[in-house]
Amino acid sequence: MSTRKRAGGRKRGPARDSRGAILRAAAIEFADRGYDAAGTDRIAARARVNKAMLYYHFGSKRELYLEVVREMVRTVGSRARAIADGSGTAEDKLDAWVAAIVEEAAARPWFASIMLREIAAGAPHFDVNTFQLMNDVFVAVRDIIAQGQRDGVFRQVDPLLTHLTIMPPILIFFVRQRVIATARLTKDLAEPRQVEEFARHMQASVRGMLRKDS
Amino acid sequence: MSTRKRAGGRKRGPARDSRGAILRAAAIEFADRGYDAAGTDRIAARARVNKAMLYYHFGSKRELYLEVVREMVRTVGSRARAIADGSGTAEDKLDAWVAAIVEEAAARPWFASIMLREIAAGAPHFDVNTFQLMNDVFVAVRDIIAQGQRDGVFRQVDPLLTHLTIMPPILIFFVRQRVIATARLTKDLAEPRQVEEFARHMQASVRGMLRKDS
DNA sequence: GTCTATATCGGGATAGAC
DNA sequence: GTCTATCCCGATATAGAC
Repeated sequence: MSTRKRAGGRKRGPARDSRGAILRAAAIEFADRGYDAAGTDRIAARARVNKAMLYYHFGSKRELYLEVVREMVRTVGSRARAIADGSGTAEDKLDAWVAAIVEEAAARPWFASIMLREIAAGAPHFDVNTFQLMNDVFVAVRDIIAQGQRDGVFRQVDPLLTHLTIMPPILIFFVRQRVIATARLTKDLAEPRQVEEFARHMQASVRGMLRKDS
Repeated sequence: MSTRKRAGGRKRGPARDSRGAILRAAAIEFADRGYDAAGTDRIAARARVNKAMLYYHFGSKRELYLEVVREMVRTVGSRARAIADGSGTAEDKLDAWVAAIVEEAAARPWFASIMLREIAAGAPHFDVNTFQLMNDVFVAVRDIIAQGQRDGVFRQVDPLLTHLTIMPPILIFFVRQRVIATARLTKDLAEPRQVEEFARHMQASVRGMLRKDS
């Protein structure tokens, strides 16, 4: 009886969510130090759990890492899909997409850091499943761009290059607050107002990128 | 007599450029594995030099790393400055700037990887000197944008956010070939023709971003 | 499921000969 | 300037008791 907890239905659900605590602690540690430098010791300590628990639940550092990453990418992919399948003009959908990704990144301080570190490294820790989830995100964005081109409001841009022009600045923006801390600068770009301003900047930039000249 | 070699004038110039060999090997290793995972052992081996030589010349892993980074940032900063100070319209200067940074990144396979990894990590290994060099790059770009705004051809964008919208896609583009290798996809985006196509894409995107509506 | 203790290994840095 | 040999710490992972 004492082992029932979550309807989600992992094997049988841990007694009092040590698994979730480990996942949350891991997200922070991986974001702070990167995969290699992240310590299972520190993750366990932060989760107020013993290190052996980590291996009991996840089997390896890498599996734990992938669990953290998949949750992020799945969430972002769902939102992208929903926006692409919704109603409205392609321009409005891209606005919504930019707002959504900014929102998700702002809600998870580890998001941008982990994704950017992984991509910069050549994604050596991802598995096929994770690549598939990332591709789902791209496909949704591609669908929106295709709609805009069908409707004659977007230029004939390459969808992949365009995707690769929208995402990186957003990730970098959120990672920059840490750079600012390191460089001991004063301005903190991640203040809520600054985040909003950035979102508007990106929306306007994307519109400008895709709008036809004539 | 035998110790004279380079007019550049390091302390007294190494006998037969072990220093340069270490720098080149280090750039590759740091790009491949990241700062933490990079091995002084492997750097020394690749440079066909003993590991102790590395410490003799640079004193520490970090100093070696900074030497590699500074060379890159200095070069890019010089080009940005030259373009900003040159003649021509602001739009042409931004085209030239995009072309220049793409060119430098293409010429140094380690460039994008090292910069992106460092920024994603919050630039924990940089020193004030390096931050200054990075700021020089931004200031040059800001000058170009200011010119365009004075001339009434650019929107009233935030120069910093704009800089942070131009650079990241370029860095990500060059890092992506490694992701592609990991994911075992077929297309290699870094083929020379693809690089040219990307440069044109970025130039068009930046023009669109900054052009006034009316 | 949760803990302590430990096996094991890689890698940064240095000593010291030549 | 260049080498060999080594110190030493931190980190993944596991054994095994409760």
